[in-house]
Amino acid sequence: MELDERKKKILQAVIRNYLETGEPVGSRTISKYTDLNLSSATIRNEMVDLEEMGYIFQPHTSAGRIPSDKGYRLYVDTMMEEKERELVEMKETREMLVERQSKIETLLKQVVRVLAQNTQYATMISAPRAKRSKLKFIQLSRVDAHQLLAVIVIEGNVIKNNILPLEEELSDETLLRLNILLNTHLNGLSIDEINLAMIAVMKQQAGIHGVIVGEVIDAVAEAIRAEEDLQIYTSGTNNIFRYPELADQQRASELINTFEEKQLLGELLAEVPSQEGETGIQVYIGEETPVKSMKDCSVVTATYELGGGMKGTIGIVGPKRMDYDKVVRTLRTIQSQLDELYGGGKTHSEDEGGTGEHRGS
Amino acid sequence: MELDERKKKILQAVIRNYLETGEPVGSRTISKYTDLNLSSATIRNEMVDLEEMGYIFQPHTSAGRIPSDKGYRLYVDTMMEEKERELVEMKETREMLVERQSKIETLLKQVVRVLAQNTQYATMISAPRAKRSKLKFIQLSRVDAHQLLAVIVIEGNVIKNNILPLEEELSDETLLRLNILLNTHLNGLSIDEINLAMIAVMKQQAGIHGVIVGEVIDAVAEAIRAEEDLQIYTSGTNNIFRYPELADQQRASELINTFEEKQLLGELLAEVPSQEGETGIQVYIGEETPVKSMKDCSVVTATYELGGGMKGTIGIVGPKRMDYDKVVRTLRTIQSQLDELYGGGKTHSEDEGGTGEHRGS
DNA sequence: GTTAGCACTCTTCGCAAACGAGTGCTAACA
DNA sequence: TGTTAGCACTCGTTTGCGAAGAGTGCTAAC
Repeated sequence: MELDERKKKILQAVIRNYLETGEPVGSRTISKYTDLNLSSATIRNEMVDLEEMGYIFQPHTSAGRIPSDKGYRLYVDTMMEEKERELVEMKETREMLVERQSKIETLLKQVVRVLAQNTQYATMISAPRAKRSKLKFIQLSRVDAHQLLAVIVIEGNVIKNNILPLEEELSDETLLRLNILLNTHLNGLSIDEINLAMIAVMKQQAGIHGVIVGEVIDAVAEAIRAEEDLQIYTSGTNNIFRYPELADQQRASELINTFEEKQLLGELLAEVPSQEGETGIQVYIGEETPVKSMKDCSVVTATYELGGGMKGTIGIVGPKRMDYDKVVRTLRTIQSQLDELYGGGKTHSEDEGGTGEHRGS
Repeated sequence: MELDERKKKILQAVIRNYLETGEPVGSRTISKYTDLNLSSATIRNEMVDLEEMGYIFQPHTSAGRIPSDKGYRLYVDTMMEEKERELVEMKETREMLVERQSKIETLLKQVVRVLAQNTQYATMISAPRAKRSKLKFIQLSRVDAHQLLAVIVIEGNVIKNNILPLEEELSDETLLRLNILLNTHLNGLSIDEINLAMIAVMKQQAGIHGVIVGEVIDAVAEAIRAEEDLQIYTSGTNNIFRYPELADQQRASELINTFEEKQLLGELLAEVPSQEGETGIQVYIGEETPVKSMKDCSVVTATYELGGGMKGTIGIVGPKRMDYDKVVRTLRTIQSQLDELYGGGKTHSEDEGGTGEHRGS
């Protein structure tokens, strides 16, 4: 069977209507909603076809029709675009109030919060990171007689600290020598470029302080590794209660758990979708999402860039009948705002630096 | 009217029973549950008294009784202790599997997770901090020609980083001189001990590099301030769905919001209860809690110490009919385990150092 | 190909009856 | 005087059932 123009129009009408109401939509409604001037009976016949083709289904006999995942998919891929084009002028009316923040963490938190408020869906964002983290700079210094502080700066101005216990005495000159040694050998390298041979050479050159060199290198490896796993912020989790189809205890509990155990979101935010139509926006409908607890949801993700090759991903989670248009438009706006504020080749380091933090344990 | 021994026993029986079942408890149940050998009629009479005194109430006529906040309070204050003493031997059977962690953050996350799994309630923990954060050590170093890295170590080995833009040229000697200048003036000071006069003196001594000094001091102030607001981790939020009295949409949504916007939990975790019976364990029942969204919950908090005067607070949130005994015992266990692992006067700095982290923005 | 008409299916809603748990009260008892 | 048995009463919950309503599928006519 073929999906002719009329069927498309009817399908579109069904979906639009369902997006608005959340109720199964019947043939009579469509008969009036569209400009096709067809009776409900005709619509019914077409709907039988659409159901056979798998675009819509009935929750039970003698109920209206609901779009299936396949239906939503078609809508998102081909029908939504049209509507979006019509509405392109609306874009500028929106201001997101993303102000420039000195701390990236604050910025990310603000972004997810604004998005959640704006869309009324649950939102998440992964902190930006470079594809390949490289070491930029190492600085050893003595905190006091028994403690050595190792500061490790990674490309993108990510800073990690490590306090190492100090067994031996260390003169100022030795410290300086070690600093030079480490920086000349390691700067510009990524984690898998640091090999054992190199470490051996460095240890040898360090002489009796080889132990310290070893510890510092461990710290560097650890720091780069830590940088490579995602840091994720969420907001508006409780928005899921706005949508009855997600709000029942079972589902809600699972979803909330997923949002709390943020690693579970990693699958969704980690895979940088390879330049999907160059906007980096991707829509997962129902079962399509890699996170099982979201099989009754739809997820829209977008990559963003903060300049200097630092990329992260934003995600919006809502019911399958989410307002895809609005979500996509909102994400585009955010993307461009972030680009305006932080992008444009300018490296971040020219602005106020980041504030690393941690406690010794 | 007086609360005689028999009334107490009945009240206790009502509460115990309600804690288990979550259902209003009737006179017949009590008549068999207790060893008082009284008929249900007698119990009924007593219950009328208890209701008049405000310890219990009926959700509607001809339903069983439910403990009121006042009832729970009495139970927690006087009756629970007895039960606890009987069960003191159980204590050792529990192992919490809190392993020593190098990163404090990992430890805290593990603690809340273990607690949530163990108790089946929602849990939260505030990162430990000293009462008065003092500056321990400053280190300026050049990352490259245009960037200066300021590392700020605060007492308790909390480390903050800041990358500052560098307009002027800085020779190695100047850098050394600035380091010495900053450290001699600022080390050991808390935020309100750094006054304008001192800053003026330092700027003057720095000469043309006064701007940098100013910026570094701002960074120090900012770092200490940041350290002074609470960092909070949560776990098991979705446990609230286990308890029907909390699981309705309205309440659940508010609670989840509170757990997501962690600042809202600050009130609960910030106020270090002044040595309440030296265990630092505090119970808030219903309306007693300072967080309004938890007015239908009970909250138990406990302070913990990681040595070196670093203190934080753990909180457990559940329904009013939570198993207070178990929660209190669990918290004690955690307290002692943390003390064993990290406490005992040993400063943290002797162990593996913390790994600060942040991205330049 | 389109439409009107109609029987049929299912869900939802309201309502009343039956049920059950538990109470308050009274009267009798030790 | 405190305790208990008995009973009428209250009130929430469950169950069953019929009516209403929405919507479909199918057939026959246009």
